[in-house]
Amino acid sequence: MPRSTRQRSAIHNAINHADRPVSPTEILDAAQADVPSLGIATVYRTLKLLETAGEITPVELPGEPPRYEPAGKAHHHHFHCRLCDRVFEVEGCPGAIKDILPKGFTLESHDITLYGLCSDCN
Amino acid sequence: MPRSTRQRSAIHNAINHADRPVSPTEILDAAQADVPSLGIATVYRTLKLLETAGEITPVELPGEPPRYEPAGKAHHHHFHCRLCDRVFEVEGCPGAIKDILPKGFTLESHDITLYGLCSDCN
DNA sequence: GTCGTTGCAAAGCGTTTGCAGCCTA
DNA sequence: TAGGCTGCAAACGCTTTGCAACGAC
Repeated sequence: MPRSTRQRSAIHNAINHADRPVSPTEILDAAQADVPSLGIATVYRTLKLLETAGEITPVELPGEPPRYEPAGKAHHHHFHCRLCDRVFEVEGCPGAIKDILPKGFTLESHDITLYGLCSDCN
Repeated sequence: MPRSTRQRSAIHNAINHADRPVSPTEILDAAQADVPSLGIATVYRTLKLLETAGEITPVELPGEPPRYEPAGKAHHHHFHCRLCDRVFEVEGCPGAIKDILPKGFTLESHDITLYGLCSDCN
């Protein structure tokens, strides 16, 4: 069973208090407000731990380094704003994904990324 | 104006003769059949050149290094096999993407990635 | 006191770049 | 012949790992 340390709660907090998926560097910056000596290696190790424990989910966007968000959200996708570069959650899903699946292939999951302008940038 | 060299045609061929998006390493392996002395640096330099010239398109999948395919194809998406790690083209598109767009947002494009088992691995 | 955890630095890994020699035009 | 092109090796940025000191329990 993992131990409770200042580093880990700081990292956990940084992810849960963000209103959008955050990168390891952003997590480091935010968590260093609580634990100034925190190193990036600890952030990566803790992220792997939290992911294995099912507490966070990696958000992988095409051509982007991974971001992280709290786990347990309903099925959703992401919108990447071309201007401000922020990533937003998008509820729902066009349910016709399997219609385009080639014959002989088995579909297990899917990712959809939307691109354009968010409401702020519009 | 770029010069015509054995290296460049070997790289160009490797991409055009593949029936799926290929990674820089796969391109290197294939092109070395024509030019054994070919180095990975030349592959990367040529890829950038071909992309700028509009002859190839990068295929960016979540959490994956970029792959490349010939440009000019019709709108399509990609299937990533969980076992063999290869990427396949998927024709068509579930046309209801904009139904899930949040209010105030403008949709410019989208990426869909399917995951599962390809016909070979199935 | 144990042993999991941390920070630092070094090592990986894929990609880029500097440089001297090569080759197309 | 000139200047773009290539291969090698070193440099890079991000992520992972080895190791000795630290600290939760």
